[in-house]
Amino acid sequence: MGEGSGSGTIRPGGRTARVRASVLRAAGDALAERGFAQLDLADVARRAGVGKTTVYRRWGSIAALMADLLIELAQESVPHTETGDLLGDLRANADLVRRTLRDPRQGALFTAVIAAATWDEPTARALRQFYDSRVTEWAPCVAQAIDRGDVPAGTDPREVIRAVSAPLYYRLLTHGELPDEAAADRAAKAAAAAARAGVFLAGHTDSSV
Amino acid sequence: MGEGSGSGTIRPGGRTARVRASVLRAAGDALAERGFAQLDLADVARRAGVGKTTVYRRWGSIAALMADLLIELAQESVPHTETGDLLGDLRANADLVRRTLRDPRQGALFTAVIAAATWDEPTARALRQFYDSRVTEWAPCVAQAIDRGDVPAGTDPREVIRAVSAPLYYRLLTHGELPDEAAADRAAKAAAAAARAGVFLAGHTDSSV
DNA sequence: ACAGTAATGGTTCTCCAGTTCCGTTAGCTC
DNA sequence: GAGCTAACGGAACTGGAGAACCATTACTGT
Repeated sequence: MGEGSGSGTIRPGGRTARVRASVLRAAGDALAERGFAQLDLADVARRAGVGKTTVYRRWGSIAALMADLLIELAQESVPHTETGDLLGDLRANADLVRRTLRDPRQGALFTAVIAAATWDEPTARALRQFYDSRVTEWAPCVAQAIDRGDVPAGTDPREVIRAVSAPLYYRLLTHGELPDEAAADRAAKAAAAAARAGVFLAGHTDSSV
Repeated sequence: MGEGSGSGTIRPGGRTARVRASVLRAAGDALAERGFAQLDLADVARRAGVGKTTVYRRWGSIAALMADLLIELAQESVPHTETGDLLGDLRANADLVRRTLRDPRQGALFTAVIAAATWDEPTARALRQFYDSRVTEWAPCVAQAIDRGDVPAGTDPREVIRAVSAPLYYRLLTHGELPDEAAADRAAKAAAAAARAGVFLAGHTDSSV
């Protein structure tokens, strides 16, 4: 019988990692400089000093490249302090989102990934995974607010965190407006007010507010 | 000197209107059946029974075609009843958004237009215009709530309406989830709670909630 | 150190989205 | 209802994105 069953050793080290890193950096540069619409894999390969064959083989599409760029970004977890105050924590979260979306490179990346995710399923998965991990990082501060009795028991922490991001992304995507401090502040306050009013109680759809 | 300055008569009637209508219908069909990524102008032209030259000349790009499709949709204003109750009105609004996004044709159109708007400025303008008119249609119900003293004076009605849509679009775009009744209900309640708490007071950024 | 083989890279080729060209059709004006 | 020309349509053309091919490079395990 055949030994080793055909699957050779994987080689993520050395050159492969170097190629991946330089392609991702080049892709980020190209995205920031020329924008999503003008992205072309051959140009990325040229900037990265890498054969375009390699880029086509390993990523295959702009969408996949964007997704990989997002995964790379997701590695660097942004630690956050907890203030012991729901509104303070949500403000910190809103401010993180605001700064992320306003950052030229990251902002362009997020709009590009969201756009690509509307037609490319792997990219959509990467995007979901990114937000799920972000939400998981931030949910504890809502859980603590529940423990303090600041927010009704049974509130879904994840839903509260998502409520903070929603208006900021919505404005960016539908109106092209980068969120400013006031918008971030409103987003945090609105989420806090809704959470305190019991809007995010899990399970049942209550008629009362 | 040249007389008439070169601008001939415009001919929007008859054939031109017919061509536009059939191309838009075909584009909507193609979008619903094959999805945004597989859209191609030649196929749209074939479906419409129209020369592809015509489609390229009059629209020139998928993005422009999507924008035109949205403008067409914006014509049919959806009249809405006013219940005399803020939450009721916001629920009606949330439900309109929910039904729009769940409708196969309209939902696909909106995600396509939002994606295209991230790189195509004319499409972005069409999108902004669409939402501005929708928001303008719905803002009065918030104004009435202010008059009734249901919501603090100085609240920005448009901001409240936008707050209803935000979480529904956010979920769709970042998680690929079509909004259900529960989500629409939460969106309406969250916006109402935040509005009543004075989160959408125009002008100043207040530290208190 | 050395064999074995992932993985890369240059080149060439293919194919089709988008353009150009020009003849034809049919609104608009008088 | 006749002429003018805006707008359409078929066909041929083209440029460049992406695939195919195979030689070359350099990780990995022994």
